[in-house]
Amino acid sequence: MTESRLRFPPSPTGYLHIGGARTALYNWLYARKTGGKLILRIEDTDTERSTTDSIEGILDGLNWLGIDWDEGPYFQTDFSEEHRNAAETLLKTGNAYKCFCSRETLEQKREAALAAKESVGYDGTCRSLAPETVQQKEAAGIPAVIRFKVPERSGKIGYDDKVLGRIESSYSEIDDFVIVRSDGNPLYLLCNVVDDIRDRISHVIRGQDHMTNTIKQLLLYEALGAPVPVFAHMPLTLDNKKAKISKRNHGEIVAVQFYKEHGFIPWAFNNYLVLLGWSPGNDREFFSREELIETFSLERINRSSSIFNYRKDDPKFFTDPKAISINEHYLRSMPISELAPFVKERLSKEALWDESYGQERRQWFHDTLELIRSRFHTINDFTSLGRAYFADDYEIEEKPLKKNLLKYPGLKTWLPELAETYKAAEHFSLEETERLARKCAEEADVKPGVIINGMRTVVTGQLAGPSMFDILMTLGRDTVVRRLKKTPELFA
RNA sequence: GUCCCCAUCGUCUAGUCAGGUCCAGGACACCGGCCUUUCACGCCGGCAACACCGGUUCAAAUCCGGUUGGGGACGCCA
Repeated sequence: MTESRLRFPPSPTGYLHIGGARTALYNWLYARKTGGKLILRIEDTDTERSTTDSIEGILDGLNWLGIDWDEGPYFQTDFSEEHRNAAETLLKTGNAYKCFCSRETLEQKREAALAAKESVGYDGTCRSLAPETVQQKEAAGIPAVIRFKVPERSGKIGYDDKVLGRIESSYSEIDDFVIVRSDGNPLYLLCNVVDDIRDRISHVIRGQDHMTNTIKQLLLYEALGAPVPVFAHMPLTLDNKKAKISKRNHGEIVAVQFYKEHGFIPWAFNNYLVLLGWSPGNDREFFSREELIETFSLERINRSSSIFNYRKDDPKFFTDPKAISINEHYLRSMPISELAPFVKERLSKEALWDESYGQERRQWFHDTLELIRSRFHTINDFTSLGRAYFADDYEIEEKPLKKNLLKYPGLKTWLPELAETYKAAEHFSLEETERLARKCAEEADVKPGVIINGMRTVVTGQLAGPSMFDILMTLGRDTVVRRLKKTPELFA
């Protein structure tokens, strides 16, 4: 058996969005599972809309996700000659013809058909033009496109889809489609097939929105005398209003880049993405890279479309809650040594990284991450909610300030006093700091919670967090004393 | 309008091909409880679905037909 060859062919007309990422992921998984190759091919034949920024964005997105490829990136425009030759061949073999209908005429006919609620396909005006007529029109300089001549056959053409099963369509339903523009540039339907033939693609995994293209391309494979690859059409991802997700309508929320910037762990995002339209057949939801490659299969891809369940302007979830929960799962269960690099990157970006965290304070760094990670949602939370563990410029949040500090004016003096006590204490241990804090509460004649929560507010700026005395140990005596002494400033 | 695909909790889904073990299981979200000086984590519990109508069958979420609903395609975009 020959090796499987897959491809991911994005068009560089925008950033990589979750639909594209999921397609790339499925192709990648199948290639890796079967020991095959994944080819990255940039389909840039739409020169009007293609941009180099998009290419970079797509590559960057794939790299971030960890989706690697074995060949490419190839650029479709580098093979224009080949595409034109293929069109020429089709013309010669009688599988294609020149069409002189103007855009305006076509547009009018289409609109008229739509208005009359009739079928909107090409009417075949130029399908059987006499050779002389063609010559005359060419001589007159009338621009022409090249259309594929769909064979006049009865019956149906079809293929066995790995996801959907047998898919068929009547020949009579297929319009003569354009394969070369009037400016001589070949179009997607043709280029895509020519490239897939050249790249010896064995499996085409793409969205269900390509189903009608597949039928047309089947004809192209036949006319070009090439073997047809295996097709697998995956379900589309819709928004919660059941509209196809698109860059244009949904903006950055559907961009892979958005998740990178918002502190997702790349693998967690892949794990979320793969579950949108595929399941292993049991209750399992978390997979390591190797486990997913092992478990993944085309046959278990769902037939029905799934919904990317984000609510715009949801105060609680900035994207699909399921995606966040999967990220949280990885955040709190992955080995600290694997989490650390992600946090390091984020801290570095905010100029909070200290080289010692990777050297003599490495253990401290890891212990701290262990202490605080259970209540975080993303990597970004380490520099926002968790800022007080790495810097002094953390923000004192409004809510705890009012509720746990300003409400008890006595704290203005109690906390600095406790700071002195801590400074003078023989041991700055878990037990001792707690004992002294409780003693402080006793002397002030308040509940220990008042002292503890007040301290939490001053020392971390947060309403909630890990056990107070664990925090104290993590921060260290000097920092704690310094911060507690500044308590009066917060009453100003 | 034509063609194609799809249809289980709010969402992601298991179960459908080989009908009975499914008055439908898991996860997220939500609600309640336990734990806890706080908040999370964790644990326990709860809410919540087979779109509808017929047919086949001793038996249908599962097979068949229809209806409805949703989506996609119909471009000199990819």
